[in-house]
Amino acid sequence: MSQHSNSDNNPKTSHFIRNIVIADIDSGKHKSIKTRFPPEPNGFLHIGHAKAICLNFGLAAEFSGLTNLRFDDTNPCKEEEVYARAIEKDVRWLGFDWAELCHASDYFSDFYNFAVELIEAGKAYVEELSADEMREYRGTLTTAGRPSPWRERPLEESLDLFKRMRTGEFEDGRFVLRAKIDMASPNIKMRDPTIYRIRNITHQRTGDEWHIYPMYDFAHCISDALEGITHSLCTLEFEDHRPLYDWVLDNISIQAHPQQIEFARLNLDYTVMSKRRLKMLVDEGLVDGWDDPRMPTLAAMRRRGYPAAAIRNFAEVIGVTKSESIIPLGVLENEVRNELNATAPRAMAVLDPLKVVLLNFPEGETEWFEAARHPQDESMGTRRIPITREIYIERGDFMEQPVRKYFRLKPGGEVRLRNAFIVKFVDLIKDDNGEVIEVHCELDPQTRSGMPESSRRVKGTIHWVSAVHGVPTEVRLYDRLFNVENPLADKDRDFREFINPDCLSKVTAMVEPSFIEAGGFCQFERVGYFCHDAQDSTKEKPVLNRTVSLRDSWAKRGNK
RNA sequence: UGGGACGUGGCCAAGUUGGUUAAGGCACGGGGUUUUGAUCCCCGCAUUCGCAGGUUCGAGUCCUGCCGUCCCAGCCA
Repeated sequence: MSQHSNSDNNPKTSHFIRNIVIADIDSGKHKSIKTRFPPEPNGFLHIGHAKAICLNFGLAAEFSGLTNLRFDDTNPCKEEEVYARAIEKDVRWLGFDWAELCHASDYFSDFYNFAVELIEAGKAYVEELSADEMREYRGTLTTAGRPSPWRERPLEESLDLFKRMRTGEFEDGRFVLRAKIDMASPNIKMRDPTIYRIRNITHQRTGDEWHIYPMYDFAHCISDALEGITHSLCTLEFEDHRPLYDWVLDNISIQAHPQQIEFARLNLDYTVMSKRRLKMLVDEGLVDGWDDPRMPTLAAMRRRGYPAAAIRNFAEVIGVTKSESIIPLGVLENEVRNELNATAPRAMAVLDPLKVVLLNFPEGETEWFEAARHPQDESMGTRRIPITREIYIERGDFMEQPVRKYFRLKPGGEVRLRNAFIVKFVDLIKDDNGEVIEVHCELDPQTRSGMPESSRRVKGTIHWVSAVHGVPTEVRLYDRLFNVENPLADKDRDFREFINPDCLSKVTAMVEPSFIEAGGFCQFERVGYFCHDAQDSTKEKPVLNRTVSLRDSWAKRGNK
């Protein structure tokens, strides 16, 4: 009955890749499909990768196909095993399981053999030009390139050189292996692209076995073919690479030929979405690591309390197209609220405490109330909440000079204390600065929860915490990482200049004891969704993260 | 000035082989329920599909031209 997740119930709207898959199955081109998610292990996965993960794994699952997780580890200069482990964890957390865990490095000998094939067929040659010279020979966007003087090198010579490159005879950069395609092609990617380079460096998995490493365009298509991938999904910037993807597979002795299909990558406003830039934030200490809850990484979102189901739903709701767009962060937050509203048990906490004394409540006594954990889901049960003569309410829930339509506590007014009873304002105490430091109220005993008068209508209901039972707790409040929609829009300014100085603030909140004991996550009623910080929270010193605030149509009206 | 793509309401985005009343979500506005100003529930929200022509009984869907945006000159992926 209590399905604590509306996850993945969303009707799937069609998109062009799904349509291609359907057509391929209908036509008999494929009886089943196979996709792959191919990250380079050089950083943490972010929400943009989540779109690709959900697409690849989701689509395959939808058609009873398979998906491989493949580490694209062809550049040992940038890659590390710690990233690979983090990536595996993130994919699993998102709720997906791969058919095989692969590495491009598993295919190093295959790549090598196919490269030899190309050389023997006169379709690849060892280049001796320097990188600068190659650039010069390549031509420009509008002018054709010129053939390298080494382009017609006898193939025996290329073969010999290539073999010696492999064994480490030459220093980095001395030679490179190039595919012989068309130096005049209007597509620059086809102007004899480099397919192998020398790297005398230890590879994280193959050690010192190799001194040459294949380039993406050579390795990726072959990896796909070797694994029997049917649909190779990638982002738009690879559209120009597709002819090369197809060229390689057409010119080596391999039968399989996966179809590369490109879609638009995800962009979110008020953040950056490139591993390179996120790594800068981490390396420069601008955030506290890849899993800092302000980051758009999956590790950060997990830590912050975003449910995986919310991210999956988000990926579904934004669609898959070829048009580039920027999705408002609010769309993601909406999915998070959606999920959490259904799954989060309720509790109370006061983030900015103001003391209230209940004058007619006996001193030194504690009264306990039974409260539902979820207003719409009785199966979540109840909890016990203590109240005492002194309690805390939110400073914002009292106004000495209330604005129009202010339903909360005010002089002469009445308000309901959620799950308890109705109280009436009596008077207040100010400090020397005129700041209200204490409010005195009188409770109406007939309005206790469960009593006949309890359903008496009052305009406002506010949350509260017993001053003696409340647990002082560090709560971390997060705001958008950048204070401009697109931190990269201004070409003259560095994106780090736009970091929001208020993206993190810490307060000491008074928290209902039952939640501190329970751990996990919850909704603090009228405030937002919170979770214990997996990194820093301890029994002795709990630390909470605000996952996302509740919608607040009152604040939005600007009345406060 | 080369090549590759994209352009449907404020933001995403569906739109079968051209037939029409232009899905849905988010946002927004209005109303109802409510011991969370939350949730939930109604209702409203493009005579129009970047622009201009053309073909057609009929075009967002076909043709032509134009405009705008993005990507490509790593021995990165």
